[in-house]
Amino acid sequence: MARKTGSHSDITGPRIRAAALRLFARHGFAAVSMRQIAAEVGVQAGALYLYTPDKQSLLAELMTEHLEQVLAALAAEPRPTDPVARLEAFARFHIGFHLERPEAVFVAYMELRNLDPANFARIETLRRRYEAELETILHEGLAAGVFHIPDTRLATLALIAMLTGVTTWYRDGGRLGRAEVADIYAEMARKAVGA
Amino acid sequence: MARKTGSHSDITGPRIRAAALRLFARHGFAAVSMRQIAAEVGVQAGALYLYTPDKQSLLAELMTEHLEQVLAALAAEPRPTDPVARLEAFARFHIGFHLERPEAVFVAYMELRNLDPANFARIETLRRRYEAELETILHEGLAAGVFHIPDTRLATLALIAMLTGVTTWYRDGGRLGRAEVADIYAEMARKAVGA
DNA sequence: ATGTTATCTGAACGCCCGTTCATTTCAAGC
DNA sequence: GCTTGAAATGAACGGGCGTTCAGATAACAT
Repeated sequence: MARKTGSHSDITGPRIRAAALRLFARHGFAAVSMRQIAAEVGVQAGALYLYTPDKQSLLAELMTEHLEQVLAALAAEPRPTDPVARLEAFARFHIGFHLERPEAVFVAYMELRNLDPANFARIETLRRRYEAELETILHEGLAAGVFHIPDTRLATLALIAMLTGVTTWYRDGGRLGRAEVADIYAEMARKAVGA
Repeated sequence: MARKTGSHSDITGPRIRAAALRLFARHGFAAVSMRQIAAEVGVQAGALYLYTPDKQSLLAELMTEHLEQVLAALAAEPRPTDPVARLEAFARFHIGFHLERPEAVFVAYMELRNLDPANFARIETLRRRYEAELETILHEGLAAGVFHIPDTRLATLALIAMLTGVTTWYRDGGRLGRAEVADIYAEMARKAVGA
């Protein structure tokens, strides 16, 4: 059978991406087969190729989608003028956004090695653009004399690693809620750069 | 042919582990086949099973070996009594040790999901033991009134994530040497906890 | 020189892989 | 009611997978 009821392409496409994201996050890209993804969607493996040219493009698309969403969401955030407030806002935003999408974060950070050079370069560009947002904040705070760090690039990478780390252990219903965790991390981030 | 010259089991075993570690780090556990590992060592796939009961045990052994080495190396480090000095020493040790073994770090942090529950629990215990070393330092610094953090557990996880992040970008021959990087990170770690 | 044993080969096992494609099904447009 | 074309099937392709094991080989003990 095919085409049971209604137009399916609008529905099946997102369902495939959702299933792939979940499975890639849980088992890793290489460990997940196209047949498993198809089964999760309730479709045969061949049907996936109506929505993606191949398995690796599916991964690249998930990563691109995630990073573009991060960038768009960050751009939509209010931008305090004070560097200290900006840094704290960034920390809160980063944690909040990443805790909403732990699977996408996991995949985007762990499966880079499964991308071919062209896709890798595209993804890496997006990631650098995001990092640049934080680095700009650090630069401005340094110029304003409120931050005290010997190297903005290093501080950028250190802070992002610290903030992203939350996704590896945070579980809803745990000892601390999201807001509390974000508060604590924002404070540590601020102190780490000497403000 | 078999047994070309000398006793080989002392040599082949380590060579298998080394090849497996390199390949797992580069391509991921699931993406590497036993035949690829064997080819790297210059042996047929069947020969691997003289040294490991199966593929997953090989992974578990690599992880266990790494974590036990970290713990042993940390235990052999001098232990300043001042909490601030202890924290800085820990940060320097962590970065120094991890930069020496980027492949093992990568595998130990990324391939946890490929372990069966029993192996996962063993590895997790070792990791917790390492984290506890840092948490103890934070606790003592808090008791001594030199650190100012609302939650030692969170600070532990935040600091370890920050410090471990170095392995994802550091390259020898780059703008900064290992010692300089370790210095900067140690300072950020110290400031992050308010000392 | 012979026997023993650790070490490794090479073939085989059943199974799953990513991908392609002719064919079938069915909602929608006329 | 008929045609059209999007959507999905299901079988097939060549190939690689983890693992097993009988047999071959070479270093060592006697």
